[in-house]
Amino acid sequence: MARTYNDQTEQNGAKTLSDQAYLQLRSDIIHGELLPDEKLRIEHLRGEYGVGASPLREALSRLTADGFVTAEGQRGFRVAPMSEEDLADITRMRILLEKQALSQSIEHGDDAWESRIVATFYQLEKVEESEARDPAEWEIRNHDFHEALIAGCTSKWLRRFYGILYDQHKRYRNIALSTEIPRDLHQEHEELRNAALARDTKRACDAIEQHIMRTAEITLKVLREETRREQEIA
Amino acid sequence: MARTYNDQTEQNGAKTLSDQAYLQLRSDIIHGELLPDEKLRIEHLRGEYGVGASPLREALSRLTADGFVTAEGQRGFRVAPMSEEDLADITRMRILLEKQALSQSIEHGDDAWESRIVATFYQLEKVEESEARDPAEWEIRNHDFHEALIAGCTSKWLRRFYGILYDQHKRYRNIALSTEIPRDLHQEHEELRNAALARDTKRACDAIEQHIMRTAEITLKVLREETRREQEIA
DNA sequence: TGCAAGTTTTTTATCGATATTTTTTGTAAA
DNA sequence: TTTACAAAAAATATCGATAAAAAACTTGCA
Repeated sequence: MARTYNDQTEQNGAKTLSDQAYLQLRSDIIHGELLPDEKLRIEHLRGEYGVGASPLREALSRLTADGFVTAEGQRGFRVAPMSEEDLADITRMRILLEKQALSQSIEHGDDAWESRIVATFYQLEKVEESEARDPAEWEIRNHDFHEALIAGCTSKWLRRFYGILYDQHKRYRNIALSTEIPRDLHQEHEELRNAALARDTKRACDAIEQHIMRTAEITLKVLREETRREQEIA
Repeated sequence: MARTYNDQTEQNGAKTLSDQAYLQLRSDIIHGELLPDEKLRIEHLRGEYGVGASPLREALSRLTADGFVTAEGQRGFRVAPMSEEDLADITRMRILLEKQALSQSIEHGDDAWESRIVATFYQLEKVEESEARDPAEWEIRNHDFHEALIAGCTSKWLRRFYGILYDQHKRYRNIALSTEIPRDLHQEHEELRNAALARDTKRACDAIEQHIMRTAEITLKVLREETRREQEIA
């Protein structure tokens, strides 16, 4: 009986309360529910997330190692800050790692790898072309497509670091999501797909670099506007 | 009074018991005191490290995010396994990141950066030439030299990832430390120093790649021997 | 008013206790 | 013997309580 209750309440692959708290906090930070520099008071979070102090502290410890949260001595936890420099840093690193992952992927990818790229691209295409663009839907499809591209990469560490950077970047992208995406994303994705399927490493790397750079530029622009607006208020 | 006691017992910058446990566990894993795949029982560790369950669990959570510990759903923690594939993976990634960090460093490094390279190289040289090579001393000097080389790199994320990989690699290097280092490390380090000071990015990157590759090759050889020996026993 | 020392309140970090889950051990049937 | 099952033991994950630290708030004095 208790098992049934647990099965219903646990989300994703969260087997412990600590995992649940970790995933929820992570998601809330990425999606801007928890704002940069915001103080994360254990007592407050307890009520918010419905778990005790121990699992919360464990979750926050992990998020600290991931760079989503900062922890200072006896002064508790905060949501990690955001800055233009950090975005530039993440962008540069993401380009480096995603190019590497893509190269390895093109080298080792088999038929299943190709199929997955075709399939995820098609799904992404559908969302991009639809009138009512659901940002959440697009986010998932976009992630699936990028994952498919680097699925042939066998490096555990490259995947780990890339995953962290993707989500870090996603946090920046999310705060800039309000503005409509003006550029022709579809064309960029198509070029990426074709280059990968043609096993043209150089072309694919150039495409991914351009793609990440443009996304980052737009995000940076929105971030600057928001920063300016905040300063005007203060 | 209590403060004085704390000041004496706390090591490094560890402001909390959790930090202490984190640093000690990390060090013990890197230095092989805790063996790969070894079960980390909270109750046992409590006695060993003299802290309660909560700080230990927090420390283990962080180490999990760092990749030094694995955690499985209601089944506790283990020291992360070691394998030839993992070593190869770490090596490849380290080359990628250290080359990048070195490039940025050569580009942005100032006079202080140059001075630090010269100084740390000199200290490393001293240890390498001395008759009684203290591995612990060498380890520190080697780390200082490599840190100095990439000190000009401004990327927070690059430093973070590089730091993790350096320590992961160090774990592999430590288990292979018993064997005497036969190659001419000094020459490799000198080439590295000269190339960096000459601001020759290409040459420095080649040097660092060779350097890391050779270290990894020797480590791999010892790791293979140990694996074989273990299998013979079993 | 401005500042500084002392006091209260809040918050954090940690411990001990408990319920739940996993592993081990023991026992009987195939 | 081996296998299957049940009971016991061990270990984990979690909670509530407490001690220690930091922040906020007085209050006294120049």
